[in-house]
Amino acid sequence: MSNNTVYIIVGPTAVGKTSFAIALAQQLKTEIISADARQCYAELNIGVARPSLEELSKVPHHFISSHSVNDTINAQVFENYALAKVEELFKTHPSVVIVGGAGLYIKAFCEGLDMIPEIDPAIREDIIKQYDQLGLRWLQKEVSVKDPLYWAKGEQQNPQRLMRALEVILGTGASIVSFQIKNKVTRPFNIVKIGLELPREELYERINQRVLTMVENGLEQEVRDLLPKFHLNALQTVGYSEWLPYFEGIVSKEKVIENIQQNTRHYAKRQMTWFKKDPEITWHQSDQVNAAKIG
RNA sequence: GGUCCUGUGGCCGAGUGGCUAGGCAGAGCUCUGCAAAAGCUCCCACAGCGGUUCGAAUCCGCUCGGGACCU
Repeated sequence: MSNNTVYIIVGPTAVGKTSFAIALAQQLKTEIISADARQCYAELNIGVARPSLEELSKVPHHFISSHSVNDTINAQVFENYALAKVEELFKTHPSVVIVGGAGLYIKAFCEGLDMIPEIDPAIREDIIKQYDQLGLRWLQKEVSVKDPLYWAKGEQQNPQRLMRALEVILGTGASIVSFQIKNKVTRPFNIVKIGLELPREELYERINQRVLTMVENGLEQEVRDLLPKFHLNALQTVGYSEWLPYFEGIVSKEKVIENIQQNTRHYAKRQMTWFKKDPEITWHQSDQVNAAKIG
């Protein structure tokens, strides 16, 4: 075990992670790796609340605007990226800051993922196509017949999990369950997890306000420009998908704004549920933390 | 003052005598490759009082609150 340390800052969206991370990185004279599943896409700007250019100029950031919406990004990709980057930074810095709200990405980084062979993308595409046409019933039937092991344990109503199970059994011939050993790896560096929180009402207020600001800053135009990319997973994002019915004349712009605020609140709530159960996190009130005391 | 309509949970909204409507909001939760994703659970209301009835959100009466029209 080295003396190197990764400080991981987590918390719900809009809680104030960015500014705290920058203060901490400056304090530690190091760089920041973002653990955000959307800010890594260069094409997504206003809607993903990326740090401002001014903020980015204060501390070098990684996994920010580093990929294209055409790229396949997932927890595995992040794990590899972040591990490599951390090792690289450790050569010249004793500590690194990771900040983000993607719980699964952070978990993958800290504990690793079980080795599951890569699945031919054609298999996934085919499954998605069939699911779109034939629906959940079909998917449930496929999984129950082809992977009874997963079917017995898995979430039978969750199409995403079912599709994942199906692609693994079709791609490898073995049940996804047989790969899930849930072995936690131990990283060769220290990990310190810091959680930022705010009273629920205050957080929701900040979210509502931030969405309004995004719209003022031209979110609508950004989304219009990305319309040709809407079939990509990267665009399946709060702040983007809500505009479609407005462009089709079905709902008002006010309704779009409300929906974005609503979905962002839901998202924040899910993040809190996720992070709350991690006993390694030390929690701080976002408006009271002091980077100097942490570092 | 009179006539008629109306009153369902935080909001919308179905239900005209017996069975949990439903949706939204809110809360709780799940989580190993789409995670800003996907899914699960909870929230048992019928304005009030009295009556009819084996049984009323549902029928009747009164009171209260909305609304429309008439004078």
